[in-house]
Amino acid sequence: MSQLQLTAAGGRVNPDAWVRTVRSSWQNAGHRMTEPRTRVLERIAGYTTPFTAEQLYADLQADGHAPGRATVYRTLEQLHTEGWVARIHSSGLDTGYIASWPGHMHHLVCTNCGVVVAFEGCFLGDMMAKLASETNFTIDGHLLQLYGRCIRCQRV
Amino acid sequence: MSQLQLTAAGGRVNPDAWVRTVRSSWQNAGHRMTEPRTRVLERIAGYTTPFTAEQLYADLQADGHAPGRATVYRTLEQLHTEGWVARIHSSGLDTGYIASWPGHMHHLVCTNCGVVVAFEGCFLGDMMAKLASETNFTIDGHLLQLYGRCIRCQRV
DNA sequence: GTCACTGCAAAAGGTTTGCAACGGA
DNA sequence: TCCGTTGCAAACCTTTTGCAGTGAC
Repeated sequence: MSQLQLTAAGGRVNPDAWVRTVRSSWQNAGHRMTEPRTRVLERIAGYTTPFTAEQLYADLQADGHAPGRATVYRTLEQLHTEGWVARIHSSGLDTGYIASWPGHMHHLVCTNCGVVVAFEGCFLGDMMAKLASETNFTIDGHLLQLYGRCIRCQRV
Repeated sequence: MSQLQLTAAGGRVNPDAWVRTVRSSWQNAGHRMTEPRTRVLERIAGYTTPFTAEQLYADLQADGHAPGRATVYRTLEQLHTEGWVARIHSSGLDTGYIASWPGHMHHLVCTNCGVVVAFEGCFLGDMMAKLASETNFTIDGHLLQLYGRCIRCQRV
């Protein structure tokens, strides 16, 4: 059974650390770190709740000097592919994105205010073994997202 | 810890039973059972792998006498709202729908051929309790989907 | 200097909506 | 008969694409 572990800062990505890490990771991967991409990164790091591509573009426009729509979409897709943003399939909210870390990551979403807590590790090992033997599948990935209410929204 | 349990027929929905159950459920709910809806239901019951709304519409057209696009979308949405079809967020495949049963249901998807096995029950109880106490969230729902290869696709 | 990246504008999809006609219960 | 449902076509919204120009390394 693996450990359950919140990421630093109570499950929220640290904006500066995230931007810094993505930048260096991209440069190591041979991608170019351009102005428009930097603006997209910094905007994404600022969200505490899931955002859509269109909302990201609109917010960048509001900031002034927005990258083109295509750049926003292309950057977002690349970030998602490499695991730097996770897709959130919330029942109530529109499905959106949130800054994250690559690897085995899950999310707990407040269905009232949208706040997201990321955590690593889950207790699915036993279940997957049992399922695999009953279905004759080999299991090699999973999507797990939890929904509830954060402490602030429980009062409402 | 709850039981892990495949639904009847190895996790696959029985087409006839599913259509029959949806029909009566809808009529009990005061909805009208029309010809176009029947065609949509029967087509959905025939899929063994996830389908998109547009694909469903195209297949109905190929069958001849297709309901209008709007009817297909509206029916599909209603089925999803009431839990009769589940959304599948597969990593490789396009996200799609699959016939299901309302309630607490999870899906195991073959990432090669798309075959879906549904199962009830999961081992998330402990984890949710721990997470809830660490984050001060109340947790009241979750999305769990597993990905792997069915026995047939393991050989490929 | 190269070639990845950008931005525009157009195209492509997918989904929703308004509204008059239709048809289950 | 009544009112939920349908179908069409247009509107809408999001995402993708082509391509000439730009700028990071």
